[in-house]
Amino acid sequence: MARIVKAPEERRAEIVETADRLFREHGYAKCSVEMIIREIGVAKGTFYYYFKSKPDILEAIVDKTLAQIVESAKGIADEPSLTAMQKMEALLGNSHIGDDGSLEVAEMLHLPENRELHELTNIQTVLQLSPILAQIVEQGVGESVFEVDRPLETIQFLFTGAQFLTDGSMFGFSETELRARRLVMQTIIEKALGAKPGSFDFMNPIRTVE
Amino acid sequence: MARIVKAPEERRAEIVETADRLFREHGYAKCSVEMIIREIGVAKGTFYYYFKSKPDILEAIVDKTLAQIVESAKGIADEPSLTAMQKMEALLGNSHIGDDGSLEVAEMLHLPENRELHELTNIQTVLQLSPILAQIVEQGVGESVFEVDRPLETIQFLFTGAQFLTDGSMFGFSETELRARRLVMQTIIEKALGAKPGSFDFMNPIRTVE
Amino acid sequence: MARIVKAPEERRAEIVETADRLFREHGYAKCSVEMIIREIGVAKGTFYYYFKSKPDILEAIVDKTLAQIVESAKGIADEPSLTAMQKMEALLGNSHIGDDGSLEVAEMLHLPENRELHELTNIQTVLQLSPILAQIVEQGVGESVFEVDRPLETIQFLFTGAQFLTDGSMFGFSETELRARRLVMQTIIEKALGAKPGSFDFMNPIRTVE
Amino acid sequence: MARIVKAPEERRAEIVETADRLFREHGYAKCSVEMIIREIGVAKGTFYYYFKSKPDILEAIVDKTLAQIVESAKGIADEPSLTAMQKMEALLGNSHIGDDGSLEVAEMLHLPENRELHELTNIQTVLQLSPILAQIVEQGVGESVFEVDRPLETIQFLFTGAQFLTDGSMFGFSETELRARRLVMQTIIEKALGAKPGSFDFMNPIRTVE
DNA sequence: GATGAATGAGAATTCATTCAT
DNA sequence: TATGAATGAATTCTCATTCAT
Repeated sequence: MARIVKAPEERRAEIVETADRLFREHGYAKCSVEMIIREIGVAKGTFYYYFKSKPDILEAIVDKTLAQIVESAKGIADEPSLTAMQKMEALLGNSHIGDDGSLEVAEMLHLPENRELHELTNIQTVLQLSPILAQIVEQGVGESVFEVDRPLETIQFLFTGAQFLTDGSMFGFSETELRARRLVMQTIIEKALGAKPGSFDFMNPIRTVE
Repeated sequence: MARIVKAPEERRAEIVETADRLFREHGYAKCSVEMIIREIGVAKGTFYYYFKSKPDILEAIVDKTLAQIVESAKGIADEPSLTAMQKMEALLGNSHIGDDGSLEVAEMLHLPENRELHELTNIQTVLQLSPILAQIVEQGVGESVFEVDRPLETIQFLFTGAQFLTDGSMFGFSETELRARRLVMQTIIEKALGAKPGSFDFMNPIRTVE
Repeated sequence: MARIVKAPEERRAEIVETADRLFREHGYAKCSVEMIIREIGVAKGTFYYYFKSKPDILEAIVDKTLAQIVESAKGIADEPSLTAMQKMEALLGNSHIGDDGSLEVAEMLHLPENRELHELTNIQTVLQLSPILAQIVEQGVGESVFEVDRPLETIQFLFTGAQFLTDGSMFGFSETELRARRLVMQTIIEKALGAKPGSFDFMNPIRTVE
Repeated sequence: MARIVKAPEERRAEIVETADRLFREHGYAKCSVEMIIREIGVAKGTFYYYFKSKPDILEAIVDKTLAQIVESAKGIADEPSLTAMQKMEALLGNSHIGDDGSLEVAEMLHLPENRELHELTNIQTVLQLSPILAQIVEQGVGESVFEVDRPLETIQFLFTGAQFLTDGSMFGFSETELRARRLVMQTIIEKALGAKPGSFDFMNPIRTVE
């Protein structure tokens, strides 16, 4: 077959992205290395030139995804000019203001169809993201917009609970049902953080136009 | 080998139970049909006489487990002499009063090491159990001990969030950490349901004696 | 493909024998499991039903071969009515009297084309057979036909040296050359054991007819 | 990577030596081309620029090794001022007089952990070295220190037998056992060559000091 | 001369499933 | 009902070799 040489980082990224997509579509276990390389149009050896095993690329995907999310979250959390509520909105809102293609935290809630990747990413996300959010919550407590005893564990519970949106989406719930779930989530978050009702309205924007 | 004939239901149940246990121990994917039949001491053909495929027995296990849980939950929910709080305690407490070996709802939160089964059961549990609990919540609203707008979705969120205990346990958190998480969970539940602080104390019993 | 069921021992023996032959013909490394099963006409799974890995069957072959040889050698060594020289002749002669298809010790010198099997078998043969022969040598010392200080190590050296016939045969030496080598071997054996010249003539029978 | 240009012979020699060492350490089959080039810090293409295949370099190694040994052996054998016994001692003793890093014949008996190389070298050594030694034996016959009929085949047998030291060392025999084997070897050599007992004492030097 | 990304034919192994007995 | 030998497609991974740069 025609041999197409690419810059190593490019090729590597190409494989990671393709694997990422296929793992999300079909699941890690059901997606063979064969599928990945056929999709890209490279030889099997090429895959193993860049990754020493199948689990290895899973790790690479998780790392990549997490790095993006954590970085973007840290950027916001460390912004000195923003209030806690503004930071929350920036992180959890569906705003996509100045969308540059980077992953939003909120998108983690709409994720995948598969187990290994799903869980690995979710658990790691919870573990790595919760301290950042907890720090914002503490700021909010200082600003008297939140009232919580244990910010970290509270955030962790809420994060995990948020998965019920994702898990629910596996069953093909209707848009109406999903909207109801999103509203409830907002309410519980507000209550759990001791925030004023409606302060997290940005999570459920009123879409006047479709 | 000696051919041991058993009543079909007995044999079937034996296979389901063994598979259930092994799936929980090693995970569905890593547990081969071979392992199951060797454990029981039965031939491959026997397995396929009772179940037409491996996914087939997974379903059987989920069905069986859920049926037990749902039945026990329904029994409590339909008890006319109990208050909503009493029902909550009966379902979520670690009481084990009159322990007859049957699965408690609370145990669902301390579940397994594996994915397919874990998730399948959890999702189904959430879906099938949440209406029952929602009904109790509504009773509680009538009794003025709860105050919630959308009992069903709220329950579903809380159920999913409860998994952060399970997921956390996969990381070998310490007993102290787990206790902190349990306390936070209680607080959020109370806030989400609009219950009086401390009303779900039964979830975190004070263990005076070791 | 047509499914032909056989008695397990029969099938197992069939696989061992075929593998044995192919390993000797092409060498262990160059002989794939695929080759073996194609030769027999069974499925790959069948191979792995009987042997858990490729090294596993190598061991089975060595074991089988050695067991046969050691057994036949022990039978002769323990025969109380024979002199040491008669035992030597029985073991090392090319007599094939009453040939029953079983492996003769002498045949070990005409063995294989491959490494792993060759070496494994040879080393094991030397280790397991040398004590038996050493015991005969001691008997011979008692009967004043031999005179050696260290029967065991002497036997081991001679055994290893005998491989030069085998190794030589890898280069396709002529019959004349091989005969010369056999004669020299006889001489050295006699000298090493302190035996009378010509007492090991049975190793180089005069073939009047072809 | 930095491209380091070297004189062709130097580069070639570097590859041969590295491969030689790695083959001896890990075995020919288990040692990939990758390992070799990584060790040197050179690209794959470079390897294939100098050697057209993996078997090709094996041959190069054997050739190089043999050339060294044969040359050093010839040098001794052709020395007109030495007696046959002196030549034997020079070749087989552990003397290392004037050690210049070159391979001694005696070291061939203590050789490697691997098969392909081991056997190839040994067989070739036997074939190429035996005529040289045989010539010395003949000189010794003339000097009345040896008495043999067929020097060449005798030498070949003894060479092969000597491998039992090497093979034995694969089993981790103790120093005591190895010493016993070395003594026996000496005895057999003396007997086979018709030499006076003790004339090959140089093979088993008495080590008074540690 | 040198690089190293890319190739692809195999290799060993697994395991859900079938079927003759 | 039960057995267990037999199946074979699929999977992961290796590595000698090639070739565009």
